[in-house]
Amino acid sequence: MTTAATDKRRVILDAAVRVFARQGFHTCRVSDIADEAGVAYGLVYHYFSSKEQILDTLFLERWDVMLAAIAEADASHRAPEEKLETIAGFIVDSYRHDPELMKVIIVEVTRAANTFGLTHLAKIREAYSGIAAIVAKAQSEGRFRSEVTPEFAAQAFYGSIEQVLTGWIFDSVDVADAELEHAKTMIVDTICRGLERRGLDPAGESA
Amino acid sequence: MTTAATDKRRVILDAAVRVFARQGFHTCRVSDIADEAGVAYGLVYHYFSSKEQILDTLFLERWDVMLAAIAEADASHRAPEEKLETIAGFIVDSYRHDPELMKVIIVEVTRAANTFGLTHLAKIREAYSGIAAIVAKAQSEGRFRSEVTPEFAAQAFYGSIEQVLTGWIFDSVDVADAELEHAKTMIVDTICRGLERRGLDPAGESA
DNA sequence: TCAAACTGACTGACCAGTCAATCGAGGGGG
DNA sequence: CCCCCTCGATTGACTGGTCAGTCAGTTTGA
Repeated sequence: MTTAATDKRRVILDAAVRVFARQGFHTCRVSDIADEAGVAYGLVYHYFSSKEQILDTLFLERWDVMLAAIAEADASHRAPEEKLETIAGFIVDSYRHDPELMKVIIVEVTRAANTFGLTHLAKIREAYSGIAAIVAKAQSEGRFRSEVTPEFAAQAFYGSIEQVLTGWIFDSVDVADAELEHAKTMIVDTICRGLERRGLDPAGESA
Repeated sequence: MTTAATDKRRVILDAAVRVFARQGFHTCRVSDIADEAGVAYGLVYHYFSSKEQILDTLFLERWDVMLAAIAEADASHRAPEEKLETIAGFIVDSYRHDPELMKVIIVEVTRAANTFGLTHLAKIREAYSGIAAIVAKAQSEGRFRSEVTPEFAAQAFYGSIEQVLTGWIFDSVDVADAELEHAKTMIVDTICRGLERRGLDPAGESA
């Protein structure tokens, strides 16, 4: 039956997340993944053509969901601050839901300028452009000031979030839910204030 | 003479920067470094005890300079915005001066949450704390608002810069000097606006 | 003459990916 | 109802290649 087969594939992927998170992509052995999955070494190669393709799959699975979230936020007819809040929320919630997967994506793909990152450069940039598009629209509507280029704003926004996540990743302790929520607010608050035109105080929400 | 010896050590370190930047730490061979330096394989082990120790040395050399720059900025009696501008300037200038070294430090150390990054976690955090201290002082003086924790502010600030650098690192093209300067201004401008209390417009400098 | 700088062939360990063999579920024929 | 066949799922020993680090020697310069 296809279900059982699909399950094993999934089991391997989930095991890979744990192993990559724990030991790092370059440092771990394929046999570690097989052991973690409780599966024979060879089976890994039945479902994936290489160690790299496993990381590939994990990254694309998640990143495509994020691109969809960004596109959806952009398409909505809400204030730019709210759009950015949705995106920040999505990323923070991704961390809450599966911190190990986020660790792998950030450490092994997003930030790996050599080897692996290059393969997915286009995908990663798609996310920046999506965010930049939201900023550009806000600028043309006069809500955000124009001294800052949308591309830069997108990088500052995404970079802040990724850095905060990285901080959590480095800490070995779990992060409390309240802290996750607070971080989300602080990120959006700080960056939006930095981007907004002065004399414009849209909602007056101060946490 | 010690000079010649020191020179070869330096030659190896400089070659390592180029090789790590081009191929990545995990992917390159020690023989690549020796070849790039125009030196016999064994000589690398005459000066360094392992491949890792080379990366180690490169990171610490540069990071200690940065920590000094942060401490100096903090100690100066200038406005917090100017302190942060000094730091952002230092980092951007580090990139201008040696993009390959910055690539190596960012990609292989700062962002490598596993293996290597852990070794230097304390050093890396020292930088965040230094920045956080500047923010905390600005808050207690009433210049920055207190809703944002200094630790978060430091991460947002540093994360924005690192992300912009990463963008340059990924682009293969050289970045124009004007763009470097503009980026510096945008980073400091955006983040400081995000952190300042409203109704306070210290210098009115808009680029 | 001595020590430090320097050389590069060699070794031992490691590991990604292969492959021949086994298992087991479904189905068709007797 | 049972047996056997087929084919995908599964197994894990094995191979071929790679490379970090060693070491016994050679050169250099004071």
